[in-house]
Amino acid sequence: MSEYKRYLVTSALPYANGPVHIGHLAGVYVPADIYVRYLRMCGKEVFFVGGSDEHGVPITIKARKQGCSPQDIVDKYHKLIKESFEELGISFDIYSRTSSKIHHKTSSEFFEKLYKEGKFIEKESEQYYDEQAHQFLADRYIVGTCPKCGAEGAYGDQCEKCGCTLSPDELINPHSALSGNAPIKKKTKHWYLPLDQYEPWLREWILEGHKEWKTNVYGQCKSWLDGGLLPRAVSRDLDWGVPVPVEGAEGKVLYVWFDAPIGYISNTIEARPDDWEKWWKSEDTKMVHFIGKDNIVFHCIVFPSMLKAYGDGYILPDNVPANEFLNLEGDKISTSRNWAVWLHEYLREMPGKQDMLRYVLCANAPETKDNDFTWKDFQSRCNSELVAIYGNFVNRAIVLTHKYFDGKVPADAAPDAIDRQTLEQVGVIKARLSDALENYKFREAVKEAMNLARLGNKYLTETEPWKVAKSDMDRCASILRTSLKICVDLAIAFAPFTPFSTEKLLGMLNLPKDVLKWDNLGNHDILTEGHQLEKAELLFAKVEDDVIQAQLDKLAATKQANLKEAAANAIPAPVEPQKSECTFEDFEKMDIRTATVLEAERVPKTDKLLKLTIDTGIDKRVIVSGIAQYYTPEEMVGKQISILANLAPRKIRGIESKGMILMARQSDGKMRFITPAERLDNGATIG
RNA sequence: GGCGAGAUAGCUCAGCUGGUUAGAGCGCAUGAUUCAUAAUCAUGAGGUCCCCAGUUCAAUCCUGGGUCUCGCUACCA
Repeated sequence: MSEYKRYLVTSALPYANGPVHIGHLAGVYVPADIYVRYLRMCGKEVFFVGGSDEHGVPITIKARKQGCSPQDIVDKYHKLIKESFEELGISFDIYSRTSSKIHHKTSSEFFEKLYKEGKFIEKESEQYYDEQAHQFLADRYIVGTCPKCGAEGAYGDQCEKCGCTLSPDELINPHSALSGNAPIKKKTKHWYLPLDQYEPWLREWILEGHKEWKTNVYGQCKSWLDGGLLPRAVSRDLDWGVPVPVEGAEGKVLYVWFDAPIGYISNTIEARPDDWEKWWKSEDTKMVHFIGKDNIVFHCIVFPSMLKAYGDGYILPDNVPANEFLNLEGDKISTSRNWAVWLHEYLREMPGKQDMLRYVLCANAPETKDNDFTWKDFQSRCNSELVAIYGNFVNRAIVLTHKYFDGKVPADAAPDAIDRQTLEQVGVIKARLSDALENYKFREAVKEAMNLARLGNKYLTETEPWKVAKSDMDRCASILRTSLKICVDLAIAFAPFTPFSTEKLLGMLNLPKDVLKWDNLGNHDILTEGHQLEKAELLFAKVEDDVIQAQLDKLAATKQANLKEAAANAIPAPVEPQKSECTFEDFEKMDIRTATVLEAERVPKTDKLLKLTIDTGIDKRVIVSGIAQYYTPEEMVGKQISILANLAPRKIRGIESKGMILMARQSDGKMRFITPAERLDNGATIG
């Protein structure tokens, strides 16, 4: 790590439409903070960037729902997030926001330079448009009934009730979230970053140059690159965000995934207006992105391509140690289901326990696979590790020193081999600890720190100073001196993980903060003879059962509430409202007939499509239908069904589909085809 | 459907470029100890390394197939 002069560490910008929860912390902020605290203790020049991501469609929707402006929403959550990070001791050098003036200027200029240099391609496409609101509609702005679970208010990209991904065309009764009208399709122009042009370079840079990246990160990148990259839109039709700085682009803003990573740059500029460039444009700066696994493609493919396109000396990340996800009590953490431990609530309900959360989230961080957070495990780790091993050892050493030496650091009056051997172990642990931290193995690192406390407990048990004190005060002095040395080591070793406790411990040891240098870990000359210790107090308070029970009850209540809500939504089984009137002529246009399925097969590489060969009475033809989730090919063969015969043909997945199978769809998503009550000739007209 | 990651002790997780007895912490059992927040220390019990087939002298690890979980992504007139 010596080749780099300074470290630029970024942590994913939390989205300012809600508070931060333990999943965010375990995946991103706790590891990032441990890393930077360690680097700073090593005397490295470090800049740790954070900030809120405040643009994008979901924020505008939330604002609309609550009847306030998007700015109100982001102001609220930015403040909440920023303050709770601070209280947890996440030591950002800056925590700013993408609605800042500086960010608008920076990202706008970034876009403009790429635009002027012809790095984008312009494309027209058809998007949904609300004629009344005079606005294009993002997928999120199209609302309807989920075809799968029947929930009202599903978005055009996703149903939040059942979590399935959707497209606007799938929604039952789609309507604009703005006016409530059915949207129409309209042409619009957007700018695309041609990622395909960067593919060979990305391939070389990641697949050849960064084989050391975590397997999940490397694998995900390889998957994208092997699949072939496509140009990616970097603008959107929206009125909230950074306006596209191009003439004729009124009503268009930068796509949130284009502007958010530039936020790392903007925030650096905000904090270091004079020397920000040395952080972003020097080869001797090491940049590390801490993110969750859902962000890999943006930080490994898109953002590097943007920086590469911009040129001008911008450096690329040296590593992107993305974590997997944290579950809560066996279930996926979910904002919409309120299934989470929210940081601001934790801080309020468990005051003074910041380090416990930091410790547990680090010790059980989802570094290689999704992990589970349970309150019982939280309690167990706090009580049997932090309290019983670390806290207890410190307490033993300091209490004994007060008891036998009035709290003054005794002389090393009668040293023994075991003292030396024990202290030598500190060096071994330190080496392993440093190595783990430098390789982003924080879970292993915190375990090594705890081993230091185990070492201390074992030493005390073996040397038994409380017995020795009865016969040999000199020897007792040496034992306690050695124990106190280990206490100093513990304060240093745990500083990146549990900074609040380290501060408390330093207070007990009556030492200034500047001993917190990594070099001092294993430097056993810090405590001098006669140095007066402060009174011992408990480093960690035990986590009692009732506190844990309260949290479990809270989650149980959430689960109950969710069930109730689901039941409430399910019972009314809303029926589609009647469509607007149509004329007999309209109806006459439709050629609806009976037909029989001759052959049926799955369309390869799709989930929902069946390719059906049918006998319409008129001819034999192929219809592709999205019913594979409701019928198997075997079930379809031989069945008589109803079809719309004169629907304009359309190619689906390369197969020409001539007509449509008529399906009855219930509001809970259940679908069945329509069969005449008794078998008729094929081609019988329906009407 | 495609791709990526994962499945190892009662629980939470490490590990293995293939090589006698597969690891840690917690929990459990037994013993020691009483300076300490009933904390600590020692010892021990606990495993079909998801399933099936193959390669190999040898497979938890490699190959193929399957099951389950998570993520990315496609399609669905």
